[in-house]
Amino acid sequence: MSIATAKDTRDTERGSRRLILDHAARLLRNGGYHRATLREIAEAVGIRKASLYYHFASKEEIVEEVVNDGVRFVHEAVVAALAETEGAAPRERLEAAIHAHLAALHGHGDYTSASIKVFTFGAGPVPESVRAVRRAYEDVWRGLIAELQQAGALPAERAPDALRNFLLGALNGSTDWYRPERFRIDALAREFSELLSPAR
Amino acid sequence: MSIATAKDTRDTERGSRRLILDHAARLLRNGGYHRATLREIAEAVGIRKASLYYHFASKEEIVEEVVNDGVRFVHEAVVAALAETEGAAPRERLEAAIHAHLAALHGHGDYTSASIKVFTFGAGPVPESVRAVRRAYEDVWRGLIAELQQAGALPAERAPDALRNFLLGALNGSTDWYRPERFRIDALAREFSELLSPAR
DNA sequence: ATCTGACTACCTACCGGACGGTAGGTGAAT
DNA sequence: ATTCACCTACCGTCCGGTAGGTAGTCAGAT
Repeated sequence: MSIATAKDTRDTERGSRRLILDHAARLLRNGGYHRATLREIAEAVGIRKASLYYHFASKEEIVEEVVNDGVRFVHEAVVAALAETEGAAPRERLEAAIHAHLAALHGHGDYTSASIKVFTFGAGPVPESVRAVRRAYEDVWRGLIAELQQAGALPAERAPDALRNFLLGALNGSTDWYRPERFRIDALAREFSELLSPAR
Repeated sequence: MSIATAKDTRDTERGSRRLILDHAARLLRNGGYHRATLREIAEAVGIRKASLYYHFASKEEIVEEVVNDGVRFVHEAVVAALAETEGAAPRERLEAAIHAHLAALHGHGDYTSASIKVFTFGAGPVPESVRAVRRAYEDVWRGLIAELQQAGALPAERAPDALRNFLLGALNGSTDWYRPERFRIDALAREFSELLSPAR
């Protein structure tokens, strides 16, 4: 551990960054871009508002990082689920992907749900990085849907774009009604996947 | 013209209210509760901000009316579509209801899409009237889904609550991706209804 | 062993502007 | 004379962001 001291410094730095992002994610999830204020975030972290500017250049930079983190987390979870079920029955892969998406959405702090709530930024357009990260994740589903249609697990005569928008909209909409005490994620994943791709 | 003048006055009054609500709906749709400001609304209407308080008691009152109008409009559209297809094949009724929902969502000014965007109010809880209007509309779908499951047009083994949340989430999510030049509502309604209830 | 200077991770104090809302006035119509 | 449908002017509060200071850490020079 020769680099220990350097690492400690950077860990501390990252610790503060992470703490700020954690609270920002929670506030963004609960109120969206315009309701989440730097004052609230700073107060939750336990520092003064101006100190946020030591770690970030602007509010938008904080939001951007939260949103991208959230999407990337779901992305990686779904990719991992698909890798684990490689070669399995198509319906199983669909269920695994839906399960991974829902689990990431409702299990990863508030990042992922914040990233859904905050699809509109304050001033000007959505940053390019956010659009890119989103698109990359959508591509995973584009690929999966094509695969499932080819395998006959999803009806080939359905328009893939409509299918993807429909499914992702339904899954992301769960942030509005999902309550852990009322639903179980594995049960929901099974419900949804069998609805789209019934066992015959 | 004794009645006519009185009518004119009331028409004018309603005209102003309606104009305010129209612009409020547009701004709420585009930015949600916290981004839509009374100054912007007033400026769009062409009056001073303080004059809004002649017609409404508070910002929340304006938002409440927009949101309820929006939900009620979809509600009535779907109920009408179901009345028109009474006795028809279950799959046809499902498609008619989905079509009515989508058409109302993307065709009725900005009220309905605003009501989806604004599910969180500024301070305190969502007004009771809003919750009631929402619940009433959900009940329409509760009834339709029960009917379709009984008729075998939707799989009876799917949990009705999950089914309803899934479908309404998918339909409402269309506000994020629907563009009139890229999709046709009747095509989407057919896609979605056949996806859930395929012709065999 | 001690001083120095850079760097880190905050702080206090303040800025101009926008927010929702209020007070009180005004001209036209009834 | 009263009511309607607006107006101007203003309130206190909060917004994101900036300026500039400071205690603590630590490497390297003296």
